[in-house]
Amino acid sequence: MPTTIRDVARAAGVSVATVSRAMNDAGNVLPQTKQRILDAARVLRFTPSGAARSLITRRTDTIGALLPDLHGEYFSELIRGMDQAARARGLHLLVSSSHDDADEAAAALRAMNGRVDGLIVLSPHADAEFLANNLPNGLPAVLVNTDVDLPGHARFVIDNFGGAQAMTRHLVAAGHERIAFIGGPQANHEAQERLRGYRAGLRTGMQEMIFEGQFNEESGWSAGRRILQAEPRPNAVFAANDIMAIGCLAAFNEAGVRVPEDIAIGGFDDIPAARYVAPALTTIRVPIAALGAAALDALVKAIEAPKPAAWPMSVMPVDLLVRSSCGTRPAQRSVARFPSRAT
Amino acid sequence: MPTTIRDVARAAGVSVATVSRAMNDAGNVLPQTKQRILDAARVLRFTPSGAARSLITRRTDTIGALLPDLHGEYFSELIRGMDQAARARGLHLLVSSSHDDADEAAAALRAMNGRVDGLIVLSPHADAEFLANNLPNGLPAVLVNTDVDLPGHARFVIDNFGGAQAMTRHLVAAGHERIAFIGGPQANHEAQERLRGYRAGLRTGMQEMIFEGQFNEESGWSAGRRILQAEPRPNAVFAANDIMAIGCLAAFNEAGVRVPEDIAIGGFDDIPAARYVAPALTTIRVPIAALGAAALDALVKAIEAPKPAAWPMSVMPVDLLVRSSCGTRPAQRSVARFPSRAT
DNA sequence: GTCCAATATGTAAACCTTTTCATGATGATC
DNA sequence: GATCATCATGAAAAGGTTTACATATTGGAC
Repeated sequence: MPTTIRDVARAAGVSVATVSRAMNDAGNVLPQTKQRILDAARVLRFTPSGAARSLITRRTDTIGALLPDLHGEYFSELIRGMDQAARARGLHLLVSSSHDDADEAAAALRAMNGRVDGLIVLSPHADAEFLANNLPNGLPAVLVNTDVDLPGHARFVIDNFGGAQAMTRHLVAAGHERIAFIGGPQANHEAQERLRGYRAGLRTGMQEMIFEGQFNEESGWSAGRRILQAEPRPNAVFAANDIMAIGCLAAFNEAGVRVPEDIAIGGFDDIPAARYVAPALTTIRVPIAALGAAALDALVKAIEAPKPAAWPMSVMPVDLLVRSSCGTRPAQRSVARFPSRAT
Repeated sequence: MPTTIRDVARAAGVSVATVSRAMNDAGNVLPQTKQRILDAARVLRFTPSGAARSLITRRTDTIGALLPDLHGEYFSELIRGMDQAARARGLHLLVSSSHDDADEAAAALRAMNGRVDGLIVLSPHADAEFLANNLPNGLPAVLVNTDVDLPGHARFVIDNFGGAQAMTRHLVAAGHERIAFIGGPQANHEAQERLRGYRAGLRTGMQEMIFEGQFNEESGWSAGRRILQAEPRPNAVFAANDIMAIGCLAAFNEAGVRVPEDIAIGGFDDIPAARYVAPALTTIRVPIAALGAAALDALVKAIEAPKPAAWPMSVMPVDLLVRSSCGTRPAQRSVARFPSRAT
């Protein structure tokens, strides 16, 4: 029994059309009439039903985001970026996260239809076939961090390959001979790209040493233990993301192995915690928030201009961020300096 | 021009009513008819419009969350908790964040009407009058971390007072004579409660030493600088949240002041980074995700059973988490041990 | 005084779905 | 073979808003 536009119309002694015009500053409404309507609306605590409104206007002013089950910091940064861009345009954000399962992701995707003006899809399960089948018909969408190339949809990816290659080369240049790699989940596209970058960054003749990981702290820790037992022991570790690097660092600390003196470590992502660990983590900075914002901006463009000529793929560049954990800078046993500069 | 139920009906040679029944497994539909309909729906990539559907069913299966401009980690934890609880019930989450401004928050609140089944409001600007004026009529809502007591709405708060008191007492018990407090924004209710707890935790006769802060890293850092210049210098600092404690720690590190040997530090919130700084931060663990989940659960109850007898206020208990930064444990210059136990 | 333009307001259709009620068909029961 | 219950399907209303179109009013211009 929420208040409807009818109630307001009755209270103000006008038709619903006039109420609608008064509330939306549209058309011609006599000032005194308008005032009467606005007063009535306030007294009755009337707020128009979003459902009814978007049914007729075909606009929801809402952007949907389909997210996988993300590790905390990455997730929050991405949302922050999208939220910021959305807010600048007066849009809302409908998030649907934690979809590790394809069926569930499909259901979420379908549930979005008619509730959002466009979709940002960031799901490792979203292969081309899945999207072709489940993307609601005619709903603009932008794909993030995926290798599927779906005609009609813009795409944003991180330069995972380039970043991983840069990190590996940096470790090589620092003189490390045996560089281990802690990988991510097999099926994950980003993990694959980072692995490819690692391989490309090794000098010819160098042996690749790959340890399995799951992009979480615990798997980084256990990979760290296995690395310490490896024979010959690696003298540098490149973890495919920061949180695994941090887990690995913990394993080394517990074992009394010094970083970077005994073994160097590099990560990927530049999550906030990377600055805080001791030694501070050398990593690849990924503009996650910027990625979210850029995806949202592109989506808004797609919504406004249904069919531009090209549907480009944008590669977001990444930066190598050298801190103390890789041994090419004086070790610095403290949290990062403040104000925090780019290092 | 998205596909509608009419298109499917035409393609399958039935009425829209039958299509609706077939799609929702409701009523009686001949198996072969149903199959024909489902096939047609798949071919046409039909997904029902959420707007139209919720207009008639009066359900959106969506929970709205009005959030202030939160510091990253707190924000992400809260969303995570709400999302988890929402997902368990097949609900979506419409987040509207970054509302530092009352007008903006009001607009967001109104925009939610008809798009959500209920509202979780977590806004420092939401005083009683504001809510009474802007909460859409008849929309269930749950208030989080606020002191306003709005009849008809359940409320969840963190035990800010108790936690701050416990931390202060811990520092007192550790033998620190001069305990400084870095506060949060004046208008923030949580900041006020933590200040109150600090005062209550001091031993009678102890002088309170209050430094201003803004709940962000930079203000913690500058408060740290001011603390070092204070005469006499405090021998312990209690920052009203972790991120300020971390900023303060950085200031001390830069100045060559050792923690905890020269000065002890305690924080509040237990954000992930608290484990990673060196020395690891003694803090108050706040069940943020649990808070979000509990609020959502209560909201769902309120939606299902419109008018129960009581609208309780639930106080979420907090825990003192002693790590190395306060000097009552052997300093441990490493990241936290793994697997991460409660310490 | 008539006619017209401009302005304010009302009527009703449209958006897309679910759901109630009605209708028609089928098969069982006596 | 008539009567009924059961079942599948269709027609139409309802939900709350916006908007195209129609109507009523006003004030000028002639």
